[in-house]
Amino acid sequence: MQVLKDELRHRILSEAQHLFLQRGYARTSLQMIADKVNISKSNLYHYFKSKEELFYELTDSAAEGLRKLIIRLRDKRFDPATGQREYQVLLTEEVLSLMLAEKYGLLLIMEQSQGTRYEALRASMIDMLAAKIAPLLEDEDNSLLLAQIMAQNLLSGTVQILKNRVRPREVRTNLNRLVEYHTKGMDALLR
Amino acid sequence: MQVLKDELRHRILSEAQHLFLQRGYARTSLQMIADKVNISKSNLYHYFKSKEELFYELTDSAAEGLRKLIIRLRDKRFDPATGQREYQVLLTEEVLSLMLAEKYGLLLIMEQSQGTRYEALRASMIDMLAAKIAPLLEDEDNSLLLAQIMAQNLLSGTVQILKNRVRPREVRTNLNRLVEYHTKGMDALLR
Amino acid sequence: MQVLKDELRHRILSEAQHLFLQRGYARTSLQMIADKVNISKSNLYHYFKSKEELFYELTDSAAEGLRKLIIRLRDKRFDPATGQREYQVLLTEEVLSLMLAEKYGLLLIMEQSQGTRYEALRASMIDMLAAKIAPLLEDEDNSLLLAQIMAQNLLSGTVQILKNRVRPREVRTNLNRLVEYHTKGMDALLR
Amino acid sequence: MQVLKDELRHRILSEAQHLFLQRGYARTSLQMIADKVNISKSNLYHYFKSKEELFYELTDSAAEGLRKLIIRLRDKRFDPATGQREYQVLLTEEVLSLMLAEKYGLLLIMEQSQGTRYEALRASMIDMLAAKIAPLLEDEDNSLLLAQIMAQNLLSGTVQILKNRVRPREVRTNLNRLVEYHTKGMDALLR
DNA sequence: TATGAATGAGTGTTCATTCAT
DNA sequence: GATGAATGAACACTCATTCAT
Repeated sequence: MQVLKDELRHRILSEAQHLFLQRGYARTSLQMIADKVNISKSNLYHYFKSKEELFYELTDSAAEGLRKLIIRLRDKRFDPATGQREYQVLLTEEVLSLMLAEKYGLLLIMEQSQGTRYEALRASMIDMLAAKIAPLLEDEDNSLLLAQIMAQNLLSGTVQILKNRVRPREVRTNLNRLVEYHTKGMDALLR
Repeated sequence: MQVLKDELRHRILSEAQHLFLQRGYARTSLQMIADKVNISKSNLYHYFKSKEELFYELTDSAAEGLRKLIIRLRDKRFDPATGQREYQVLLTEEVLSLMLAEKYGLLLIMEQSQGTRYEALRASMIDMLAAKIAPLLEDEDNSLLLAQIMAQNLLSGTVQILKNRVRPREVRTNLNRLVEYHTKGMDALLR
Repeated sequence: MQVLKDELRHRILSEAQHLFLQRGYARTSLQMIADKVNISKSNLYHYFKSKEELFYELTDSAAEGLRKLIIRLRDKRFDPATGQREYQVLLTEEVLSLMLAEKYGLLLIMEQSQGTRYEALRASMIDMLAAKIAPLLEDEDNSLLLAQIMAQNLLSGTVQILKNRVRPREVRTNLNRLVEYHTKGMDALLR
Repeated sequence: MQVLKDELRHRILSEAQHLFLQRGYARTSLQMIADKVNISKSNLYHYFKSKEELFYELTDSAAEGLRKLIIRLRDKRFDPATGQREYQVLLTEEVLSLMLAEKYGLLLIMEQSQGTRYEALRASMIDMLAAKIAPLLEDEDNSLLLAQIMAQNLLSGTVQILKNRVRPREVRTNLNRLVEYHTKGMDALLR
């Protein structure tokens, strides 16, 4: 029974994931999920205590990984000029492993979490990254803005790569190229 | 009386704009707008014939400008190596004037138009840009993906600059730096 | 001013009449009427204290005429066999003059009064007529039903003629034929 | 449970039928129906997916029967002088069985379907009948009008009989008498 | 475990009516 | 006399959630 229950639980999670990814949290109704799984709407409540909980089940561990990554990133020096190698390893390897492990959770958080507790996470991720990048730019009024843009670009580029269904090898390659792209771009703005 | 009506009309537009920008079209209810303006929900219908019309009032002219810009961009050559100057002028000057004139309309279209007739406009803008960029990259499997990422970055960077309230001068400077950033980044990926 | 006021009043009545005739009472909104007359919706309330009053203004005198006719009909003997001549004169001449005088009022009452105090008038007219006709039929269970049908047919035939825009002469002719039709039909059911 | 659901479903249909018959489709609200059945308005949507669907559940099969009857009537000759026997059988027997099977559905379609897809069915039924009758009348200006009246009378007489709760035997008798009434009446107008 | 039944709060929208000027 | 502004009640419909079995 436990097996059956678990299996159904996973099917619910799986179908919910698809729908949330396609339509977003708010525009996906429990009825749609129930229909996909071919169970009754009310039965969903035996597995998840609310629509939000169901969403968090799909995203909590990714969110946790994200928070840890954020903390690690905060502590590391981040200097594309001197520590570029380390930075690149950090960004490719650490991010890569999170991405591979939490692909869909990350996508949900980053793109489809409007209406949930994670809707601000993307923004705060960007803010953190921007805070890292800003000091590297010339100290002027708009360095924060440009840092913000770079952070966002980095993030949304990563998400874009994530969306593209490819083998880990290719993900790594693309991620490397993305980082290269951005570091070179950044270099152009730095004297 | 006309003055009063106009003033209220503007207040409605203004509050609706805020809410749409914060929460998106779908998740903003007429009740919320009415409450902010402190009028009855039904009174909104004296000023706008539907929720959609209210949104379009805030976005139509920006959408029109966007469409014209897309057409002009399609016709121009886009080669960062040789025609970089022309491209940069086009991207900074033309985009700039649209951005300055239609700031919030563009933001709404680009970020909060889900559920309206403009919800696909951002994606088609990105596709068009990507189609311009892709041929410049080496012909390999992932060039389309990378082009897509660059296009998106370019666009969201622009939007980001837009969000930042600054004087036209600074917008121009930032836009230029953004373009420089991306062209240099792109160069790094090209042999 | 009084003249102007009267003229506008008549224009309102006229446009309301058209709309009520076309669409019925319930499906005609005050906005539609105001638009046709080219005045504001609220101005209607200076001429008529409610939508219902406006309708009654268009129908009261027809309703009054109808009531009087009903009373006169009640008192007259109604025997197609012997008093056919008298009956026919009554039905053609009296009904005719009411019809000619109150054409649109009668049409409104008979066909478009749902939602007003006259919505039952058509039914009670039919009942009265049926009460006249029933005794002439054989005394059996269904004579009331047949009388009801005849009454209704007589009435709706009359309304149909009324709808047809023709000169009084033709109305009289058609009315006569209708009566002939029904008396002959009735004869067939009587010994 | 299924029993309960079915029972409630029937109660909803029954109360809706009563209200639709009394007030018509447009003037009957879901709230009225819910109140009569003593359930919440939203619960109605567990049984019928819209107000229209609820109405069609009460009328679809009658409408289907009506359409088939119309087709059969179109093909038959309709000549009261010579083919009266056949015509009478058709009108009494075929109409009779439809009437007995679809009493309330027919009433709804014929009298209370404004605002639904069946609102034109009565008029087209009358037109069809009138087109049958008109050629039999003398060729003059008003023959179409008279034919229209006869068709309408025939139809509303039938509906009237339908409204009267009686045994099939009596319905047949009444229908026969109605037909006799109209054919004799018509004869009087034909030279 | 599973479900059908049920609901309350909320959605955008319409409309007759009232009010202030 | 005329109008624009405003509103409350009602409309059909949706949805997350609860309850009884």
